[in-house]
Amino acid sequence: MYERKLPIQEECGLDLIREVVFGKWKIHLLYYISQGISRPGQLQKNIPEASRRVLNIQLNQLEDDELVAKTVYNQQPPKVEYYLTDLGKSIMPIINELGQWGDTHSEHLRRVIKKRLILPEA
Amino acid sequence: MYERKLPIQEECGLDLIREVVFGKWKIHLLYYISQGISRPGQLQKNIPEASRRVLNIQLNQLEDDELVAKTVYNQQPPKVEYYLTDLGKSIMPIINELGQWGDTHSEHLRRVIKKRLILPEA
DNA sequence: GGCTACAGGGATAAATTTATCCGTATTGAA
DNA sequence: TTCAATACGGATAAATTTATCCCTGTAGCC
Repeated sequence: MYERKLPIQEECGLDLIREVVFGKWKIHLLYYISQGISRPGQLQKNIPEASRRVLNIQLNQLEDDELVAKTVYNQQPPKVEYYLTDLGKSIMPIINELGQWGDTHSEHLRRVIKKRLILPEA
Repeated sequence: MYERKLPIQEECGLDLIREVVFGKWKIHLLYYISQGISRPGQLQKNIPEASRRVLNIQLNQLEDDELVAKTVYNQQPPKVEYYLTDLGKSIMPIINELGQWGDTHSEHLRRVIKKRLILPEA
């Protein structure tokens, strides 16, 4: 994979959680899996902005970190189903709150995010 | 600053919140500010692993996104105090839960994180 | 003058994460 | 036989984020 050069911070709870859920699509993946969208293809359809490749990478990381696990059916064509581990389930209430907070404040958030795109006038 | 080339996702609440709090030190900054650690120098002492520069950058971003605001005292040597806006305050319960979740599962999390450092045996 | 405390930001390199492109494998259906 | 469906991962480029280094400015103290 990738050989780290900088130390990983793991002092406090905030460091630790950042390590496992701060990826571009990780909270989305956890959310959809918690909603019963379990197969890779379905997850991809639900997150069309993400490439197949990145989703696979982030699913693997979630699996390495034991937030999700999968069942690989031994058949052709392949069939795989992801599900949340107990640890993964335990974090869902918080991720749901994050999503709700974002929805609740979506107007404000879209406004401040748009400002980033405005180039300073010449 | 930096001129973006890729579009910013802002479909759902999870996209939006990611944009404003997924920085290496943002949740830490929000946490300490919520605890009354308001001056830049104090924040730096509380997050010694982070460089002065990055903290400034991330504080500016939090300010741009209106999660924090600051009072600049017109005096020498300079004095600045950050505080949470209403929007910033509204997110603290969730950030506190994230920290608690990380603390609660710290043993597990440290274990899985350490696995990342193990180089495959020759 | 030189040093400290305080806060801030430019410039650039390095690290890390994502994006893109392409190739593998198997079964069944057209 | 060629194509679709299903899932996986290598290799490399590009984008983005962080790390590093260094400089500015002021008031007071020695």
